[in-house]
Amino acid sequence: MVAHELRTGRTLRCFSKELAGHRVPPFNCGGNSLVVAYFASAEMGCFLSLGWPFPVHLLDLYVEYRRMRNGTLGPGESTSLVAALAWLGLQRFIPAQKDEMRELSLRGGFYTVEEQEQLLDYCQADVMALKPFLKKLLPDISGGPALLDGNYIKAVALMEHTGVPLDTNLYGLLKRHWKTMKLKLVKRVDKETGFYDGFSFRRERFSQWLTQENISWPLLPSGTLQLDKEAWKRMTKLYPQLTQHAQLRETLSALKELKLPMGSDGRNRCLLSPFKSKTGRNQPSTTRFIFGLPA
DNA sequence: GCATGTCGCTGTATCCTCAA
DNA sequence: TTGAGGATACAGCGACATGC
Repeated sequence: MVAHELRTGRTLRCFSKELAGHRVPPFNCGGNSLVVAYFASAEMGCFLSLGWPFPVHLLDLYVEYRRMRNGTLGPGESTSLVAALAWLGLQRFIPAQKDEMRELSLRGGFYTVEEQEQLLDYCQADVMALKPFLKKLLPDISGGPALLDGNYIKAVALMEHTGVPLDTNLYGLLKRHWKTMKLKLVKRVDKETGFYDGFSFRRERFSQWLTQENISWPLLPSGTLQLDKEAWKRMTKLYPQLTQHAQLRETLSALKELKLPMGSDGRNRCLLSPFKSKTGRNQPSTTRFIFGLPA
């Protein structure tokens, strides 16, 4: 962790072992100070892991930048610190070795003294970049709402830290038998038609069956069968005997692979991505968050 | 009227099927 | 085995429904 105190100019650098020795943050987080960070839910998650109390006042520059760019973000445009610095014309503060250092931090495990220093330098570059960032954004930041946003980020960090408890036995059972269940379903529906080879829908077999049944199926401009949801919806109205097959396709599509991240305590945790949507909502991944899965 | 949840549409990335 | 074409997965978002 690296922290920089604007008032005194003091910079604090601590690696994980040293941090574990502190019962409270080694810098002022009381009512007469303001803690500034970018995507602060990560920092607040660190506070929670260390058993530290949250700072009284928190300003998340990510939230303020996100607010500033709302409606002007291009398709696929990132809101990372690097992208934000670039957009604000602060390119000279972007750390040069970012990707390499990110890989090193994600590697985990044992770090040599030299690697520890490199990682702290990397963190420090990010922290120091927040100084001009804050200066640039300050005229557009309204104190009251920004501090409320900071409070919300603390709540998000708490939710991310707590996670959602899962029935681990049931989840394990489902995960183990997921493919078998799907295969049984295919076999039951496809018993008499034989369109499937395992999970694969064979268009040729389906085409032969259509000829046999004298059914005229919609074609794409290329001449191949149109097999999207819309075509199936239309055709099952005309040929109700295909309803079960249409439902099977939908069910197989909904029963995608289970890949919920789960901690050793049986809890599902993932980034809740606060303020990611245009309307300010959270937008967690639909595949990694339990409540994002299909009902 | 507001907050929240659900559904469906759109664009992009990725996967799957099939023919060469 | 590989590349092309098509389908599906996923994210993002707004419209609409529902409950308070």
